[in-house]
Amino acid sequence: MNSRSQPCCGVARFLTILDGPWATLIIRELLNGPLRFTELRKQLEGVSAHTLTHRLKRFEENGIVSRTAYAETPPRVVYELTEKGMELREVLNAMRVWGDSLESAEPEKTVSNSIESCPFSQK
Amino acid sequence: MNSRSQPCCGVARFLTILDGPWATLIIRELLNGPLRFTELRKQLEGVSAHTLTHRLKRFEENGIVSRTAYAETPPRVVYELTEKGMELREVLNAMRVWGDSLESAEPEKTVSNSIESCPFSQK
DNA sequence: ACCTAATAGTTCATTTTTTGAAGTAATGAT
DNA sequence: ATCATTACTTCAAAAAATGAACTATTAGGT
Repeated sequence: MNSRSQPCCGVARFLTILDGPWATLIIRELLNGPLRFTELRKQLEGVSAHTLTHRLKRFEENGIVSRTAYAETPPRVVYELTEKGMELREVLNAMRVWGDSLESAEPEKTVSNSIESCPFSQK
Repeated sequence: MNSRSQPCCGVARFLTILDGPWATLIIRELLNGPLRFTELRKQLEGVSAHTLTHRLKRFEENGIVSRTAYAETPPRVVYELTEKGMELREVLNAMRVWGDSLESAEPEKTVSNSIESCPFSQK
């Protein structure tokens, strides 16, 4: 997309870090608490290991996710949002509010308002 | 990514519509008012016509942008956010707040807090 | 001792996207 | 008649994502 240096616009900065498929959904999952690599894969049906690895690496480099590896066999690696990462909750909440508001317009079917409707706690 | 049907999670819905490079930045530009195709291209340095066309088509299909073509020569086509599209301002604001908050951590240089720092008005 | 299972990746070939450059139709101005 | 302008479309090349297979390590079962 743009160039190498950090963009000056906050929106663009956000987009630089949370770019690409699955990025934001990974954050959504981690907002519910730390997860292992495999747990993330299971919850995000369809992510390839490759993409997941890349996203997590970028998140780590940007200080929004921490990675803790336990020297066990089989290995155990736990990913967790940092404070900076936790602050993304507000952004995801805004997305959720907007996304949920679309339902009313679609006549097809009112989406179930089950507890599962959005898989991260609002506060 | 996932399947064809609308995702039940608001976050995922948002991401389905605002997916891919430039998508959110296009909205950012349109939050300042209607723009022609060429004006968008000029302001988003680096978008290809191809990508811009595709994004705008998707936005139109999802009712967040309206397209008005004037039968002139050379043609004039104006893109404008619908009410639904305007409501994205809150999401972009949340992104901007988060993105701007990153500066403090980076010791390199305090980013100029010029009027241009984020190219859409906050309210 | 041997075999199996499990985790967190990596590697690689295939498919999908994005890019960048070039082309197109229409017509008012020069 | 030629040129310029706009909003695209088309096409080849580059970049990214996917899906499947593979790897190192070692605890546990037989």
